[in-house]
Amino acid sequence: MNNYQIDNLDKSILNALMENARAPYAELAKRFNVSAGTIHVRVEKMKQAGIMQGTRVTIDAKKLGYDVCCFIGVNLKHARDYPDTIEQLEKFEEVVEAYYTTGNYSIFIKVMTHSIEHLQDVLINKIQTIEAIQSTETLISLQNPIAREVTP
Amino acid sequence: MNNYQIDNLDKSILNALMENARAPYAELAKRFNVSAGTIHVRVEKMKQAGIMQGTRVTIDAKKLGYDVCCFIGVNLKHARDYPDTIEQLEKFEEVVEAYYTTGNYSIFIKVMTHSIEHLQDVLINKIQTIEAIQSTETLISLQNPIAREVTP
DNA sequence: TATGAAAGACCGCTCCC
DNA sequence: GGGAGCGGTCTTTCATA
Repeated sequence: MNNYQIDNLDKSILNALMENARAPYAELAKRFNVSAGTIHVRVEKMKQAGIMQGTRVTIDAKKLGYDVCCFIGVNLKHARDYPDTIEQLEKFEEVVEAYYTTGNYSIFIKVMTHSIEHLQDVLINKIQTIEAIQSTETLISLQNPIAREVTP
Repeated sequence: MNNYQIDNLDKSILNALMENARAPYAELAKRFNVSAGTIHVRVEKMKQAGIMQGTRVTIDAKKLGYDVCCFIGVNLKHARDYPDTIEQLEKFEEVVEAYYTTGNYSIFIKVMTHSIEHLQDVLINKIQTIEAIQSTETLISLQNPIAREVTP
């Protein structure tokens, strides 16, 4: 289950499905010169191994009115408050990612909001109400020129 | 094409497909008490409007040997070097995301590597060889407790 | 053990109501 | 927006190397 060593065919399939999860197996089969059955077997194996976790549609956040993307570095009063703080942050739907980091900040989060006013609201009325947080530092993202995944 | 106002049904469909892009339309239809044809029409509309951009399989980077995730704040010597720098960063497959930001850093990137040694290699032999970069600051991510998308 | 070919079930797409 | 038929895709099974 855990350590399935993937070969070149698996990598090719992964790459293709990372671009389009609904690509027909028959098409991949033709492209990689194997049969559709083989594609199916490989996909199932990678699912079993946990390499492929699932399929998601990617949405354009801007089209849904989320115009502002920013990162916020969070400093905690005490490191032990970390689990509680994550639990609280998770309740705010604007917080889409959180990382526990070494370096300048204790927690590093990615926040999506509809506007700068909305961001202010989230900062003041949501994030900074969390007791354990000592200070925050905001980095507003103006552009996102690179957005991809790791290459298998 | 641009400003398609989504309703509650659209939101429900989006939410479902964000969790599983291969969910059968018939199943969604049953769940939301509409017909499969309606699901199809809505999905097509949202595709046309650019709200749904595509489908991706989500992969477990750790299972592919990418154990180290980190963020690197990059400072440029001159702001005008931004486009060139992005172009160069894009060539390094370890750089999976890049943001042009206001605040402490000019560019903020997310980097995935196989190990700390690999990260060092990327930093020294790839990123810091870019002329326009004045300094970098690394935040290593130890955990990623929140990872989701915006709620429609 | 892994692959290839074919049959069956399922799903998505389209037309008409 | 709902329902039915067609075409395509996925899945399974069996034979093979």
